Amino acid sequence: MVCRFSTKLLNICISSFCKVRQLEKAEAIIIDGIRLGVLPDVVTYNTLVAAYTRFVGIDAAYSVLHRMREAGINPDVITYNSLIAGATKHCLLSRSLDLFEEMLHMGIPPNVWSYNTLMHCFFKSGKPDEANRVFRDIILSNISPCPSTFNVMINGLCKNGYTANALMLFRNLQRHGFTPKIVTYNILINGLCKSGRLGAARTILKELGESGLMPNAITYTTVMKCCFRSRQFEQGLEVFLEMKEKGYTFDAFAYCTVIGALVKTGRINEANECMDQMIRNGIELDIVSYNTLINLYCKEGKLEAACNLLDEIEKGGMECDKYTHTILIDGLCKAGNIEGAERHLKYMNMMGFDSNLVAFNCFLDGLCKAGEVDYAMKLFESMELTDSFTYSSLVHNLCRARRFHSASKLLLSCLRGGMKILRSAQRAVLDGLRSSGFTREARKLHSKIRLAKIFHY
DNA sequence: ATAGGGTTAG
Repeated sequence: MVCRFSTKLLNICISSFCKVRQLEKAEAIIIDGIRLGVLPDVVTYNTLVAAYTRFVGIDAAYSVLHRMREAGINPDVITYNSLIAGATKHCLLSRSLDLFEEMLHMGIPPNVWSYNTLMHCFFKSGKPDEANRVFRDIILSNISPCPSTFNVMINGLCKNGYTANALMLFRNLQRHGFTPKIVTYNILINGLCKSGRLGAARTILKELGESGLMPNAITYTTVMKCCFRSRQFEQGLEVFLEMKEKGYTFDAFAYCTVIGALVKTGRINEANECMDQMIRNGIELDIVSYNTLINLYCKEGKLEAACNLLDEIEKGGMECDKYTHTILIDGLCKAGNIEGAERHLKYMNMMGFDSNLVAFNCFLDGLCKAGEVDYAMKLFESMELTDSFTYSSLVHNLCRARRFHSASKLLLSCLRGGMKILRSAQRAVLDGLRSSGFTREARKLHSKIRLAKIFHY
């Protein structure tokens, strides 16, 4: 009895240390406990697995699982759900599936949480059909769905382009005996907004107002972002003011949204003021905040400050992400430092950020602008992944170099790949061909573009 | 133990 109570205390201690990322201290307490005869139990290890998953990585968490087994404690459904969640967070679908399989193999029956997480993983990996199958299994089997099941589903449908289905499911929630929560509204408003259905987003926002639920900081940030997306800047800034009054600017999310919008519209001074405000208010800067700051430096032409900040971040032990590198590569290109951009592109690849399409697109455009169109075309041919940005940029730049036939060929291969291309890029090719006397080619190209449109839209 | 908001290019 005494021992059980002690283990409970031990677990409370460990949970507290894990919450503030002090994993070494948590481990030390376990050792102290064992010395005093207080043995860790399944809860102890589950707490550790969750913490390692969140702060270190899935492999570190998996090694806790081994230690757990060695200590003679059997993992349970919570252990596996944590691990599956960790794999999902890093978009490791096959890892999630393996863990699910392993759980079944161990004779541990999965619960709704396991299925919710698996569904989320399928959605995140761009496999909505598989996610739908899991959802159908939940509904048709004897596992009862929980409110999160519907939230995961509505979110996944939105993110995979099925906003109409998401809206339908939302409308049917009551029939399943569930009332939407603030999370549900946030998911839906965000999804509708990102897919350009602003009218529908506004309707849901109005319904949220009538529901009696309190909008939270996430709701506000979402709505603010919607304003910026639809170019209603002043309205967006008003939302930001309201957030500050309500005390909803306690983290970096709202600040980064506003600074990003200000930078994009060239309001650099205001962006700087906002950044200062965030720092003055003692908000802890995470990697996204640093990315926003590096972007601000780049747009101001302070490339040296941007590079130095990146070094500092890495020295400080925080991990830069693909955004950090891409922002800097674009900044270097725009400042005319192609060599520097290429060096950083190589560095980025060395750091394991390969196939970063946006970074390559920035570099391609930079090369062209620096007059290295041939080098850009060579690089383009070696790229395994391209998108409408790649083609629009190259076509534009080929036209600038008055290489209209190459531009025309590239434009057609883009359309053949079923990709969209900027209308202005199409115009540039057609106008270029006409003005240099190739009226027949221009007419032929025009009719091909029209046909492609009929089949793709 | 799972789900919702922020940063990049033409």
